[in-house]
Amino acid sequence: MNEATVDRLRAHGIQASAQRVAVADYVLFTDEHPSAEQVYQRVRGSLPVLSKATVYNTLNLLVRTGLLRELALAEGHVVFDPRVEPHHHFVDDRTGEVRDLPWDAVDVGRVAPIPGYRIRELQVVLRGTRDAG
Amino acid sequence: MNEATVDRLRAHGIQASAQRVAVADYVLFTDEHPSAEQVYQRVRGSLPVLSKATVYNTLNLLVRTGLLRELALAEGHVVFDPRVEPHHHFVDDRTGEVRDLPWDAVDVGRVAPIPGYRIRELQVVLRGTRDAG
DNA sequence: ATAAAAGTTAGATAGCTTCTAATCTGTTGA
DNA sequence: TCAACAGATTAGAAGCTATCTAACTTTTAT
Repeated sequence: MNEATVDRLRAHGIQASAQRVAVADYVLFTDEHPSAEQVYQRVRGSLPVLSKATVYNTLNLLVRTGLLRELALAEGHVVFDPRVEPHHHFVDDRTGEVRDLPWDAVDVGRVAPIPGYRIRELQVVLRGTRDAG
Repeated sequence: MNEATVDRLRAHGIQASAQRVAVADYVLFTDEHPSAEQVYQRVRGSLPVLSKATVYNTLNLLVRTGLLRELALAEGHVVFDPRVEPHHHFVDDRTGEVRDLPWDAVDVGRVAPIPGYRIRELQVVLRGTRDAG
């Protein structure tokens, strides 16, 4: 039971149950971009008393409170990313694996305004494959 | 039965059955970014003899032959886009609605190479909401 | 015309996410 | 401390989306 995680949850008005702390301890510190299923498998290793419903509830709770981001980049499954500050993503065409790219990895210049809409965020999505070498 | 669509399918080695032409007539010309379910509902209006399996088969076939693109931008459902040339997308946070943005709507400058990976494509994803006005 | 290949169908199946109702846990105030 | 209430968790059911299957129909080629 990580005290820092407990404090962080409490600071966001989240009651720090054992299950929530276990989920948060993993998903807020990983760089694996896990799916809900992956979170369930991983966390169950350290806390066997855990249901899938709780995993989904907790993930959605963390997303609602802004501690976690939900990404729909690869077809077919949603993954989670604890880096909520602006950054870009690279998606492996073959494996679907997602990698974070720092904000300054891409120079984005002028963005044309879209009449009638307000832009909240921008990200660049790169797709490709692992090199031969 | 649109003759141009028939020719286009044949030119890509696709046998032009009534069902496939009906699906293609809609999905290759729409700017609605429909989901598979939406395609099914729409096309069934003009061709009632149509099963969902055929819709999925045909959509996947069109994607495989490069006539259509599959987009995973909003959580929860995949949509299709007949514009296969490079362009960007705007996603409405509230409705999930997707809009195409022309390639030159955003100036993308330098892109840092990713060691060990080859970049195949790049797109900018903008998110926001409809304006008050 | 006929046989082989390809396409379509309804229904079954599989995977992911949410919902439900019951149970359990934590918190609060006397 | 302890009762009572709110909140959290659970297993299983249910809802969706997408794919698979096996039978049937259509098309193509001979």
